[in-house]
Amino acid sequence: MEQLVKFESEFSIDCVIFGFEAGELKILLIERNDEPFKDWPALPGNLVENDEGIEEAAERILHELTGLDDLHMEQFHTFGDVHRHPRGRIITVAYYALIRIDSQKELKPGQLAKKALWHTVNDLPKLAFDHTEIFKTGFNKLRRRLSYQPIAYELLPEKFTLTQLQQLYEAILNKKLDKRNFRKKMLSYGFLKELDEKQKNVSFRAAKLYKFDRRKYSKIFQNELGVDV
Amino acid sequence: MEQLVKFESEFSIDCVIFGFEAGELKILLIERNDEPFKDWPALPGNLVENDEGIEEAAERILHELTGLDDLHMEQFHTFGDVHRHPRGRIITVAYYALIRIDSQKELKPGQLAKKALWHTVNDLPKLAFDHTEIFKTGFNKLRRRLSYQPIAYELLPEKFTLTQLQQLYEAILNKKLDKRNFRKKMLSYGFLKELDEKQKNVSFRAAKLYKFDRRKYSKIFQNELGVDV
DNA sequence: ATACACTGGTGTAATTTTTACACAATAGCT
DNA sequence: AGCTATTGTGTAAAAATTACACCAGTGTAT
Repeated sequence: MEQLVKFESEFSIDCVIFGFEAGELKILLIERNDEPFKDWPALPGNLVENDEGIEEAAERILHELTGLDDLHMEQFHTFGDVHRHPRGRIITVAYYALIRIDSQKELKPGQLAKKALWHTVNDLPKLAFDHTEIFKTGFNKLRRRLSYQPIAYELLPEKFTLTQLQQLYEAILNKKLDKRNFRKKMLSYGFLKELDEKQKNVSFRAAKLYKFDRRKYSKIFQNELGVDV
Repeated sequence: MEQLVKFESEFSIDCVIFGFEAGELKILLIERNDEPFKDWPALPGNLVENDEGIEEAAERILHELTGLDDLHMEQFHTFGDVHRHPRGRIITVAYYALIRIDSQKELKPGQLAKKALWHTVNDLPKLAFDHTEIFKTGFNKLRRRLSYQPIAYELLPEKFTLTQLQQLYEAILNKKLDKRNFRKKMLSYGFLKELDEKQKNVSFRAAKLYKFDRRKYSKIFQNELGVDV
């Protein structure tokens, strides 16, 4: 029976949950309750049930952790080194998820196994297991995908300013971009819809709000490189 | 014990093994010996042992299948739908491998579970399980990576002509490229070394041979986008 | 009300990259 | 010697990318 339990827990999902707030890119970390790595910060994750597909499992686990559904989740790598976990080989499929921190549906940390905190990606502590490596791999994938997938709009509120969009790009790519060139380029794609609305409650000139037009986006990019990516 | 065996076989590795021959991109398929999908063509693959990391397992399995070592292998996706395998949920980590078909060390089909055949990627039969989907996903990843990783040189013989290189790009990208522009671009990177040697045994003007200079390549691209990709 | 602080919004010129395109040179074969 | 097949080469136009600076609005403090 002990043997059986061991095999049941061979698989897990770990999530790098990205959020964007106050001009900074952040990820969600939990603090571990149990050994090994008790009290260490770690990526949220959980075991996969035996009768569950991994996509389902990823959605379930993320829901349990954040109370949110319908997030953009994407698998980016599977880690299965014999030594990555002290208890023996545990294979983990890593996903990243993108969430709007200022979402109406607030994140409910009470639903998390242990307290959860947002950490700026530029200043992460050492993480349990090989989670630092998992994070780095995920962050690099995110970076790459930024240029060919509409990732940014999952991290921003529905209505956003071009400055916010630019800050997000800068945070992900970790470099400064030129304001005029950035705007010219983004608008030239033709999938940003300018709204008749401006920022509220700011103590300076309010910026125009835009939203991402998914419909136009797919029309423009449907024949880019086959159907699936 | 029956239970135990069931858990032991939950994981597998499937490989999309690309090769390039006679101007065509091909993959290696086996024909299945057993039910389910007896006699169907399938991607070569095998179960992962319990005390084995997945990278190790991938190398071992590929070695058993082809007799080759030190191939460029890369994980590209993990498939774990409950219904992908009639026997229940079997998670498979998919890798692609790139091999030189005209390698000195010949492929030994005798070492394969069942006869193995090269198939042009443009004309594949229906494959067992979800292997068609796995292949497509892998092919798309290969395509993407072609533009930022020196993949092509793993598929060509050590010494190759620019025409061969172009044909390979055309096969992977599935489109015609302009000869002059292609050459200009490739040479501009500065990591192709022109040899003092020409093609032999051709009934037309022999082309210069080049080789890929891995040393220069890493020098040029080391600081492209962080260290790991 | 005026000045200040702060962010929003805009255009142009130079440079680089990408694209389109055609023909002479070479080697084997007859 | 002439035929055939493939190699190898340059230039001009178009498109994309880069670099760069100042006025316009809006709220706040005086």
